[in-house]
Amino acid sequence: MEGIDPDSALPLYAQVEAALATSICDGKFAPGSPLPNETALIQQYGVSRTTIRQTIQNLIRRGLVEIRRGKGTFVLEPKITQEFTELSGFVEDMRVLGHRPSARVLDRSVVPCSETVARHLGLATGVKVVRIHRVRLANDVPISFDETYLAREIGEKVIENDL
Amino acid sequence: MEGIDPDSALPLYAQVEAALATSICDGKFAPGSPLPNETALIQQYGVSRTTIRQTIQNLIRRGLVEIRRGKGTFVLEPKITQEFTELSGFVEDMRVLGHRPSARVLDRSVVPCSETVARHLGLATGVKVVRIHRVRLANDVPISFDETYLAREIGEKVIENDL
DNA sequence: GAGTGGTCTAGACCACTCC
DNA sequence: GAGTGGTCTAGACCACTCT
Repeated sequence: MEGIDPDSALPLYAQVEAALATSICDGKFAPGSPLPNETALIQQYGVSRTTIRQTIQNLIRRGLVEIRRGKGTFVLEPKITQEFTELSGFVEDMRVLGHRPSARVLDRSVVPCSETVARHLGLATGVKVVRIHRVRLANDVPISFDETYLAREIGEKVIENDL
Repeated sequence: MEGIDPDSALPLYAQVEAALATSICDGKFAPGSPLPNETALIQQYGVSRTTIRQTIQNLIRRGLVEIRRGKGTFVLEPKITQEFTELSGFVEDMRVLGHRPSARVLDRSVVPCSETVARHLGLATGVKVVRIHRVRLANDVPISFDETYLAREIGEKVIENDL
């Protein structure tokens, strides 16, 4: 049934999800147009309604489709940001892989920014910025070390909100 | 059954969700402690497993609990503490503030790691790691510059999964 | 009314974690 | 092994939207 393998290590809903996501990204289902309805997907992929519904929920979470009550499930406009937010979503990435994500802040301080940082933040070199050092963990195992520079007014707002 | 009304306009999962959320906020289930398991909740509220599982999924989406595989479902620290430690998600932060988050990857390369990075990732100095440079934006305005170091095998997995 | 998704049940078998 | 959640099925009835 349409490239679905019941013996795959991947759950059925993930296989259908990948198939539909691919079709959407390929443009087989254009933005604004409806996905096939649940009954059609059930038959097309040979899985149960529960499985199809889990697939759809995941596509919604990924921002690829939305449901309109009583009307159907529709493909959303691609967000230019999406491909990158996926990468930046450490939390989501880890959860997808079945890990428990967390993070530890090692340091927060105000420092003059380097030329590189200045260029990318649209500041002058040497302007004070907030620097945060952080370790991200999955199941308490350190995965990444992270240095973040924030423009100062925003960084301070973040720190405030934190308290 | 514990204040659940099958004839309510509210779906059962929403009623159970409200009950559990209340217990969590009241401190009846303290942060770090486990929720009753699915079987117990099924009996306590007199609903099916599907319903309980939908309830839990919603609590997860609300950031109140997390599931640890094979162990159980645990109450998380209240959100404010969480912002910077648990859920350091830029994406979530910005959405809370009503901004449209995105990110731009400037560079991805494999480099020998510094002593600092090595220490935090539990590696030897000089081991090859994946370095990612990224600018994060809110409403297309650059907010932060970001340098991330990933242990190599994981970094490459991330790059693959990126599709 | 016909078509859509929303909610719900009662089962089943599997994978992971801890002992 | 026992206990946890993860996946999946095959049904059922309901609420919404459009015509």
